[in-house]
Amino acid sequence: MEYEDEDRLCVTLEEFSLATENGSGMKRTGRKRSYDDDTREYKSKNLETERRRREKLSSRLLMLRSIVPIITNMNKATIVEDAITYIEKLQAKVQSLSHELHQMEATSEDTAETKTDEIDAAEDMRKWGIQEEVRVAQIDGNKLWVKIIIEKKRGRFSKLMEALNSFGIEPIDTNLTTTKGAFLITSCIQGKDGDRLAIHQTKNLLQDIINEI
Amino acid sequence: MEYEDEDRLCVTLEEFSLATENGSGMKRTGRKRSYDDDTREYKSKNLETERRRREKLSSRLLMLRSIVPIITNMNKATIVEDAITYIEKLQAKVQSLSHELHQMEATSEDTAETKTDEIDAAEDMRKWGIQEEVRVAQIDGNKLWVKIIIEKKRGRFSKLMEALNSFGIEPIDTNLTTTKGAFLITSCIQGKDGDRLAIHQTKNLLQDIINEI
DNA sequence: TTCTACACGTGACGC
DNA sequence: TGCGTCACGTGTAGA
Repeated sequence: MEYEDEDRLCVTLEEFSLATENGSGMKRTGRKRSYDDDTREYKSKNLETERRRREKLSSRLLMLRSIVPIITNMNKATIVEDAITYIEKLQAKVQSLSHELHQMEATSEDTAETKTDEIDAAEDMRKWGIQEEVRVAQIDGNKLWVKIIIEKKRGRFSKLMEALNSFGIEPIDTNLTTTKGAFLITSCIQGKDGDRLAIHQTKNLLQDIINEI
Repeated sequence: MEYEDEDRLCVTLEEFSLATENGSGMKRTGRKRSYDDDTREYKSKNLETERRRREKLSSRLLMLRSIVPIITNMNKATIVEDAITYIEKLQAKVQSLSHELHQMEATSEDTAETKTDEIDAAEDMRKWGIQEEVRVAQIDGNKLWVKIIIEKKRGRFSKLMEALNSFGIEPIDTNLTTTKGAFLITSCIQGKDGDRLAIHQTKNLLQDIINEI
């Protein structure tokens, strides 16, 4: 006789535990298949497959619930619902942040007009024979004098100041003059806490900054 | 193992139809079926409820799939899986953007030393009798002369320049002097494309900017 | 055919 | 008690 042990096993696993828990006794279905006699208990072939599928889905839902911070209910449907709202919130936040960041970066972006301005600026500089220039000299123990001549671009001065600040360089006295398609910037700078600034390193830093803005 | 074979747990579709057909499909119910005679066929009271529940879950899963951009498969499990990865991606992106933005804003952040510097600056200003001041005057048709005296804070000048640029105000000639805990800024400004700047509005704008930086 | 994914109706369990 | 949710095994449709 074929006692379907594996059949009983796979089916019973939870039922058995449940039965053992509540002591309600084993209850099992007789198979009512087209070929079915009273003693015959057989299962469909996809029983295990279906069980795996269910388990998989449940597991994924559990994972989903685990990464969604706000949970209103433990229901499967509500898990998905919360995930949906959370995704929407995340999307909105990403868009907002991205927009904000873009706005922040675009405070001195190049527009088409700016482009033409730049062309005009470069042309002006060439016409007037103005060369870009970065000079750094020592004033006293912890102050440097800086002279910068660069092509005029919109927002470039702002970016330069920002970069200086980010590198811990504090402008004490600064002068900007715009003329003939060029920025002439002279500044007296010092370190963040009065630290001494090395001349050559500062000059290189300035040139790096200028090349990037 | 004691399993009652006579107990019928699974009364499925075909049994149902069978029962409706001939009425003899039901064999007998030993224990679970409290109310079940041979001729009656309906039993599941929660049939419609369960159907709604399933429909709800399926619908939510469909919605979830609709808002997740990358879909590898149409399976329910894969839908949830893709949603999970998408959420993780979104979370990472939010964190990255937030960090980047914070970094960008923190280029001129207040540290403890800065705080004391600010205190010293305010104290200095009070000691020397320097008042904050914003003055705007007309130079010619499209240029304004601006004089600003504000408390010295790290990065404040940079922020001011940035704000001006973001509002389409172009500094032509600018002078910054740091003394006695204060920034003295004088600047000749004009509109982005040579547009005329209204005096009062510009002054209000400047004061708003200063209050925020 | 077999394989895969799904919807179905049902009993069990918790509140 | 009833209502809501779940896992179960099965039939079935598409590839």
